[in-house]
Amino acid sequence: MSQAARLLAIYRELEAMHAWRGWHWWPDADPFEVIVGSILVQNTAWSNVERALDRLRAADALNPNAMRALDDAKLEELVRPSGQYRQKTKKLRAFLAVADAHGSLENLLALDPATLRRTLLETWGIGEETADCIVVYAARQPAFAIDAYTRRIFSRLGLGPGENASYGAWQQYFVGHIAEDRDTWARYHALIVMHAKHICRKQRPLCGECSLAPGCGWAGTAWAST
DNA sequence: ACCCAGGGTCATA
DNA sequence: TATGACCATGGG
Repeated sequence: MSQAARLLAIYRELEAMHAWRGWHWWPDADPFEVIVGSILVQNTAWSNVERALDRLRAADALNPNAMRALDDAKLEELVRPSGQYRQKTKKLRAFLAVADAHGSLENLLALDPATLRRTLLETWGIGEETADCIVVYAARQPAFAIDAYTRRIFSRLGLGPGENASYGAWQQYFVGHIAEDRDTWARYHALIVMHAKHICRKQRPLCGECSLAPGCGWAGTAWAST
């Protein structure tokens, strides 16, 4: 099977297995909430991010104007459960400043994807993964986000350019084998994360529930190494 | 009492 | 280019 066919088969399998598990992602979420979430989740468990988002929502601070109006101490307090709260407060401020510089969040997100990505990368606190997440989930433009789970899972399957290859190399691997389509790219990354959160954590060298390990109820041809 | 989480920045060589 | 320290809370 070609690389492209294999990647597509894995996608189909993930899609099937998570159809009944339920979709836990942001496809219809508010863009600003997606952006805040993608900054807060940096090297952090999503459960902690949810606490921070709940507190921001309760304080009516999940929109650019309200968040900008908060002083640092208040914003830090709301964001604290997500960890690294001083850093993340600074990152949120940096993002708000960029949105401001473009007139509004809507204007910023309306930039063409390449310009948006470049602009985001120039923003303090936003790196490649966060930028791609914002492009695909907030601006809803094509971008394939690569995260630690993607590297781990596909490396274990014997696919991809190697676990510690560069971000760009991993991104090229997927982009080169999967036709450009915003929804497909968006869903693929989301499915990888949803799958990995359940079964492919660092401390579990073998996946406990898929065909990488014995006794998997989710076995399918796409996961087989041959 | 560890280890880890849907990264990113900065200093150093 | 590539490694390492640092950020920091909450769950396993």
